[in-house]
Amino acid sequence: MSSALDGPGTEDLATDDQDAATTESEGNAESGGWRDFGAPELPVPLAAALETFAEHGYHGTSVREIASRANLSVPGLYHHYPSKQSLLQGLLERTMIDLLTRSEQAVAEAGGDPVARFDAVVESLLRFHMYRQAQAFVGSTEIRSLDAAYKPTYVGHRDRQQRMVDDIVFAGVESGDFATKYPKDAARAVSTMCVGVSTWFNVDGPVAADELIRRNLHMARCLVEYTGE
Amino acid sequence: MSSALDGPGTEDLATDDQDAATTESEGNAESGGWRDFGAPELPVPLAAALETFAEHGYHGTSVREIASRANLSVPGLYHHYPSKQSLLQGLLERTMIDLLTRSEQAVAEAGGDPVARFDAVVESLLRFHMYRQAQAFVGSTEIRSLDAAYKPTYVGHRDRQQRMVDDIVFAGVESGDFATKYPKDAARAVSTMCVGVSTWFNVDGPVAADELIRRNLHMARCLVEYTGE
DNA sequence: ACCGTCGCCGAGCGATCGCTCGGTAGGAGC
DNA sequence: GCTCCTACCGAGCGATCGCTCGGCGACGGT
Repeated sequence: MSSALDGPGTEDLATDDQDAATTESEGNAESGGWRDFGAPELPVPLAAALETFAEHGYHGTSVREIASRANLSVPGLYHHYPSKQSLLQGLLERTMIDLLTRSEQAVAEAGGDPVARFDAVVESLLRFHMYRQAQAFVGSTEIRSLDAAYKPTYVGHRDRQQRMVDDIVFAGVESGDFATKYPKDAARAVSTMCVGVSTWFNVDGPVAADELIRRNLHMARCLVEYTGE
Repeated sequence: MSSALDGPGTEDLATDDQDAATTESEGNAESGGWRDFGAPELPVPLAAALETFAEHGYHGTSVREIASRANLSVPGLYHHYPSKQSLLQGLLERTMIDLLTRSEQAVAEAGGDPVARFDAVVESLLRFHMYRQAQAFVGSTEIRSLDAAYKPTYVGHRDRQQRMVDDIVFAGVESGDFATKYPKDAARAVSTMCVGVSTWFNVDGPVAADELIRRNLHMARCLVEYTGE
């Protein structure tokens, strides 16, 4: 069960890295850029892997299917990525970096007010799980398919994200803005709610994205028992 | 990709059904029984399937591994269940029936008061996702691995469960006990929070199960903006 | 004594899996 | 003109997949 996945090239994620996006930069470094979501612009093989992983899961997907969706032969696919596992890792690493960058930028922009900082993380989490729905979904469901060697790194990223929320909620309690008696549990509930968005959100649904963000932001404030408004 | 799973025997879940539990009855029909969780007492093959599905996912699990964990040969396993898919369906069907039975019982016992009914569903959901953690986890993560023929049935069960929560939240808003302006979204958030418990709960964790139930129940009330207390 | 059913298994079938070998076409460098 | 490198592919390797065939011993009925 373990020897099948850890072939050669478990450490280097991809053979190429230079031809990532075509039109838009992935990193979105400008101020306020954490709200901007264009087309994902992943390298074609990763986009193909994302589609099938989201549909059938990692183990339910064959490299032949990924190759086919990427308009590539199987050896053609292996020319760019050394293994199926590396596709998953490349995908999740990009996802996590993007999420962390955006939410850290959002919080940094928010300044020092605990409530503003809280609103910022929550909004960034919500937006990400709506506009990068598939990535976020795979990122939260395929952790167990990760190679044992990489999993700790990825879980570390997730923990860092969660700690951001924890710290902000704690700060809000300290400042008296939040009245919850269980900051840690509330922070986890907020994260769970935001992550959950990726499982049910529908872009073509009856409620607009911005409206859903408003509502869920309000509910997040309820969870930490915001004392204002 | 589709022809691999739909072999013979996709409709009948199991060859045997009579030797389910050894000591305890699964259904727990007595009054207040919805709070009682003994050992799961699944038939050995289903228990084996549950373990491996929870660990590696449906497609990441081989029938050989299930058979081995059930102390059975592969043909021995197939004597009881006609296919790997039938193991998943048997597992999820039992899980869903158990969950629905318990939560309906909880609500029925709660009487007519919307708040009492709300507390009842939420507590039953929380307990189930803590004490039947693995079942609940597989039940929420392996829907996509379900045969297309059975999936609608299962999704129907899930919808019925969700509608229970929806209706109760609506009733609470109607009666003035809950102040939320978005009952549907709040109900979904409550469900998401409860289901999420199965992904992080640890029986041996620092906080006791009953205490976690108390806290999450409180947070659920916050989500619907309970006007009392 | 004989038969049938039940619970089970060793061996192995065809299909599919992740991955690789040995190429080829085309362009850049000199 | 020759060499190298990049970007690919047809064919196929060994392993593993879900599943089945044919058979075995124990036991209950008659």
